[in-house]
Amino acid sequence: MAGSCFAEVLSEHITLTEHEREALARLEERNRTVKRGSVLRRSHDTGNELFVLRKGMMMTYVILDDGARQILRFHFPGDMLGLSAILYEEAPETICALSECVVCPFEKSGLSELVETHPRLAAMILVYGQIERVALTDRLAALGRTSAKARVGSLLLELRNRQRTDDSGTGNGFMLGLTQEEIGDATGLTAVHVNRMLRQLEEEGMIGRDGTKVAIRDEAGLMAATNYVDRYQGLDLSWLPKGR
Amino acid sequence: MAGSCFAEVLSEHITLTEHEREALARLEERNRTVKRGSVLRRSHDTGNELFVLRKGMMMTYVILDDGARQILRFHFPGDMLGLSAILYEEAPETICALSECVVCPFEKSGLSELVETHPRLAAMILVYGQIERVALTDRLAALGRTSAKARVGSLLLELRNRQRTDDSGTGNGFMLGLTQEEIGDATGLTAVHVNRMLRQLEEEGMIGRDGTKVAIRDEAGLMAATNYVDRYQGLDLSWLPKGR
DNA sequence: CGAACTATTGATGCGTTTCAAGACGCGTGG
DNA sequence: CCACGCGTCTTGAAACGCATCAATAGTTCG
Repeated sequence: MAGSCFAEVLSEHITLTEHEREALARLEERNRTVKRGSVLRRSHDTGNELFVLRKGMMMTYVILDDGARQILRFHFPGDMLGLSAILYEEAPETICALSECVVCPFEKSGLSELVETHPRLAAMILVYGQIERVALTDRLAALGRTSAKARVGSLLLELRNRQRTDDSGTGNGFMLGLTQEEIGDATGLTAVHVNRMLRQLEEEGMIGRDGTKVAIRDEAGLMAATNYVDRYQGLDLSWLPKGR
Repeated sequence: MAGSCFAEVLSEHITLTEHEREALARLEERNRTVKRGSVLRRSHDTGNELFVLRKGMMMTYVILDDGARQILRFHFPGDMLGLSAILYEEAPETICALSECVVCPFEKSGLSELVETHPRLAAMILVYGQIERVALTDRLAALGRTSAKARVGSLLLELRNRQRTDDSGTGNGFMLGLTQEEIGDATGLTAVHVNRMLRQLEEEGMIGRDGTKVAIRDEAGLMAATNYVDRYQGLDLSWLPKGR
């Protein structure tokens, strides 16, 4: 319960100082549990809080005028949520829990203090913002220029990688925890067509399915067919300032 | 020639201190001119430099395996370019000039120093990254869930706003400086269909066209039809740390 | 055990792509 | 100065991918 989730994620890339660990732990002092389906922040709310996701899976989406939903991003433990909302008077996106989740809320002022006293942590938040930005451009390219099958396939790869469920080899698969409608709202398709694409991927031997579990059967083939790149890999952070 | 372009953009939101202005000016000491069509950084290059765009219009795009191009973002004077490339060993995107441009290249270490000595500027870079991120999610929602006509319309609104050409009232229009193929590669459409959508928008009285010039004739109507929001407006930056 | 959500499958329709051909503009070299 | 070539714009006809509509079966949860 003591350690910071965000710190754990950062530790995969840099060695944190004791001071930095303490500062991050302060952001996660408070805990809040949210149930599947409940909304952490609704679009057009005035969002004053930030969150670190400690446990579970969440998503952010927007609802357009005609009622259509576009899921923008999925979130996993260690992610910082709601950064975009503190820029604006009104939050641009809705944040919603896809499973039983635990989040740690903190104030805008907490971020401000962190930036002032720990430049390297400020740089790391900047870096994670850029990683998300690049991941978004990947999905933009997928929606703009790839087929329905490729979009569904790349989403499966992304979810598997971000969940850190190691199903390589054994092929026993992972729980994706999404309905086909949610996959559709993330990939710009209808639930019906998502269903057909999943069946096709299965018939081609790319994936296996068993109830709500999915297994990547031909990872190399799927990656080639979908242009998927794991943007959390291959980072070069040698230019960061020194830690305090 | 003295002032920093980036500083000018930031000044619209916060009052910079003398120290901050100097630090920003140092980033823009060197100038480089690039011709229309030439590439500033190619995807998979090792990108060590960052840039501030001083003059002209640029774009970033990716080319997929099948040769299709997706334009991710358009850039205007005062934008910081190439942030995403310094995270990775290989640049994820190609940056290319759409007109005669002037850019100011600087090293990764320059960013690092800036973050260390000027926390508020670090926060502002973070903020601008988030603005871009939100603008990308708007385009993601457009590609995933809106019609071809709406995508083209919202792109026209975005280009008009970011160019800061004030064609309101007079209706004499602005140069958009893009071919229909480029509009298509940004909106996930073919050049042929972009042409048809432009004609339809014209027939409906939403826009006017004269050669390569475009005028927004019914701004309210277009905005309603396209879900467009200017993400550079309505910022609340009261939580920022104090300047040094 | 029933209600509500989720998955599955088929038939039909629409929006966008693809293919094709011609017109217009623009810079270049003869 | 004109002729040529190339890129861009424009328009039509046909094909295709995905959406829509509809109906049934399966699953989850109170």
